[in-house]
Amino acid sequence: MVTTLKPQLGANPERARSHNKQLVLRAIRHVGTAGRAEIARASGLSTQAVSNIISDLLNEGFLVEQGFRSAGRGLPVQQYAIKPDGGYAFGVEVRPTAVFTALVDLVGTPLLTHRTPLEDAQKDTILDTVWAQLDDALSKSQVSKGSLMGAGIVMPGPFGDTGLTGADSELPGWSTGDPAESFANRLGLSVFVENDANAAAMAERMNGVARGLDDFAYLYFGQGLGLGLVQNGQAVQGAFGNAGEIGHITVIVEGRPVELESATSRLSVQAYLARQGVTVTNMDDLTSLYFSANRHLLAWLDQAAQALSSALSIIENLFDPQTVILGGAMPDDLLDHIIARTALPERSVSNRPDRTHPRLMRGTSGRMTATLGAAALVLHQAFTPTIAEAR
Amino acid sequence: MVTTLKPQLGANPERARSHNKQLVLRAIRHVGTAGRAEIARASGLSTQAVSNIISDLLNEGFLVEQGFRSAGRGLPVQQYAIKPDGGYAFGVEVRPTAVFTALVDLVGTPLLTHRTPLEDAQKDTILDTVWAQLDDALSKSQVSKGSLMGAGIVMPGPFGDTGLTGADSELPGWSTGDPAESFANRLGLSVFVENDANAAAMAERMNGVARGLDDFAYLYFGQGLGLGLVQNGQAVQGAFGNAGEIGHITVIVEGRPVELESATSRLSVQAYLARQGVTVTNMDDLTSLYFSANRHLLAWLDQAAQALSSALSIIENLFDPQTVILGGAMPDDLLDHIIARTALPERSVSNRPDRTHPRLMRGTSGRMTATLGAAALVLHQAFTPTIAEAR
DNA sequence: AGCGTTAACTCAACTTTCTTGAGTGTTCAA
DNA sequence: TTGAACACTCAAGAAAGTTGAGTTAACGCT
Repeated sequence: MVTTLKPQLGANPERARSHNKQLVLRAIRHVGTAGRAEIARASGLSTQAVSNIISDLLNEGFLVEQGFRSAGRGLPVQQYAIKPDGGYAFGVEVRPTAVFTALVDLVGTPLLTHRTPLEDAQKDTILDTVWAQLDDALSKSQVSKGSLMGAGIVMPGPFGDTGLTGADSELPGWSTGDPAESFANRLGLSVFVENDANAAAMAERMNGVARGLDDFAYLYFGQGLGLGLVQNGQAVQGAFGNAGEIGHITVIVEGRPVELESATSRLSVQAYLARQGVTVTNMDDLTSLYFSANRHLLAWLDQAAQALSSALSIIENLFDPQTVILGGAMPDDLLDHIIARTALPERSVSNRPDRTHPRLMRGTSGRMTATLGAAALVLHQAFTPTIAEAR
Repeated sequence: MVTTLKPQLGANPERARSHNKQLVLRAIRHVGTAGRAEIARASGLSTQAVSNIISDLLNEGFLVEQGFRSAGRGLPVQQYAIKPDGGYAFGVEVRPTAVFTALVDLVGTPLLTHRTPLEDAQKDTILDTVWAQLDDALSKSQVSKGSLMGAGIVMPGPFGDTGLTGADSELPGWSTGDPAESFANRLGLSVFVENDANAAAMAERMNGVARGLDDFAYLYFGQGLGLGLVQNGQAVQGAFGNAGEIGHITVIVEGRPVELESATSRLSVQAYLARQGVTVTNMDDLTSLYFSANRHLLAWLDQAAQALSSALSIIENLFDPQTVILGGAMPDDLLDHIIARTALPERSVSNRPDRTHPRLMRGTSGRMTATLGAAALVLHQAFTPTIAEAR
């Protein structure tokens, strides 16, 4: 049995500089705007080193000066902030019937988003579509390809041939070869591939309710139900990239064991309502039903909350997160309703009196959540020090 | 809401060297014995840099030369290996009724182990006992305190005031203040605190069946049942150090939901057998019962295997590990029996045809597993590069 | 209003560590 | 026998960080 040692970077001056640059960017990003001495204290570097690095970053266009701020005694502090147009990231979400794309700037603001229906879900069709959308987005937004820092791709898992293969969310033609490599070659960009839940989680950490959190979980309502896990600031991918397949575990609803995904997911609510003779085709339908207090929908929400309570117990006790976020392709109002109705398990390590965050909170919702999350993967990478990088 | 940025080290020449030293040690440890060019390739450093670092490490007594080996063309390669007496680690496991201690050398070989009964479980009693045992171990083994690299402490969780507080495994007096700090001050050593399952997992990774694995899970049979998670080579602790409390989740046994820990743990088997009028006080009793094919024990094993199958489904789907290891304070034969009887869930991301490791395997068992694991925490730290350290 | 204290920042010299390229010695294979 | 392959060392050079002295600006006490 051969195990290979994960290549880990030895430090040399050049890599140290790159590492420190990202450390500085990360420190500035965390507080929005900062002065040099402040950054030096946060990073354990000398002010001189930080000065040199900042001068580099200014030249490279990643930072802007934000004027002086006098805080107490001493010289007024020149403030620096991330320059929004210092770089861009392309986010892609691949679905069997459509491709969603988004172009976001360095601080995470989307410049444009797009949905492209797919004729078929063949690998080449998808690659061509994404390429065309990238081209289109760049020309429409007047962004040069050189300032694109990479592309994040969200694809339905699980990856490879597993016991869950055969699920309906699958795409043909991707089981062989590394999807990241295919996209990287086709697009000529660095590519990061993740599942929808992890991407949404990273987006939430970059710009949403999980800002500054290093350990949290994200329950993503997609076609099924996915779990995004952030441990120590990094998305947990598992050994083969399939971590977070929470939809297939068994939970107890009304005393009976059911598959979690069959109780809480977009397919689940559609199927449930269909059995009651109610047809919904999109999220707006759901919202209308909700505001008309449709009793079938309310019943579904109740059983979903029950299932979620079981899932919450498992997530909390296994990962001890700072919080669990609920989000994804489900209307805000429904998410809020579910959150209000979900019983917070008493027998949980998360049931502590000194909490600073709610145990369950709502994240970004809507159809583009995962797509913007895909772009966030690129930004996250740009702000993460590289020496001894986690992965 | 204030979130503090985790202090992360900026790279400077000194830290770079320390980082690279640990990288070199880690590379050598991984293959047992290695030459300089080989290490250079593995680390991305120049051979010159590796030469310099190795010369340092030789002087500091961490490495020994292992003679030349000619492998194909070129100069015969001077081989280097970790010097066992280059450093030592002290492992401590704290239980309400006893303290277990072990002194191990740099390659993980235990020099001596000891069990000290506790008069009471007061904090000071424990600190004094550990201190006395450390002193005793050092003098008996003729190891100088200077070559002690630190102490690993295993304590029963959960830490802090949580929804699981009130469980019987608890120690009084530790809820206030950082246990690691208390031990560090009392012992005058670097201290690493972990739960039993994570410690056992790290031991397995250093010297056991998980050698070279970076993503795996460890189910630890202790008083209760704990889950150790290794993600990307690091133990997952969760936001508040309480990750892995798997014992309190609900699983299905014979169609009925039960708390996992009540179906599989040392307390569980004792209670089960007691209900049948069979008394067991230690692991040898269990082994005898097993070899006399006691039908009550066999029945318990069967329901434990059922519970474990549910747990396995959850662990695999949430975490996608390379393997799941079963170990702890339970006899080998019983663990093997359980493993043989545990149904491997079909609907699992781990159910893949291209596996290199079994889905479920037995790890180190016995009463000292966690104690040696505690010592392994120190060794792990010594072989882990420090810049941008995960935690 | 004056002046010492505090703090941020720059400049220049110095230090550490890594890399590069030339050179040496050993082994294998044509 | 000779040349290619490989491991390693030596010496020079480059990159990046640190240190300490000096400058500037604001605060706050007298």
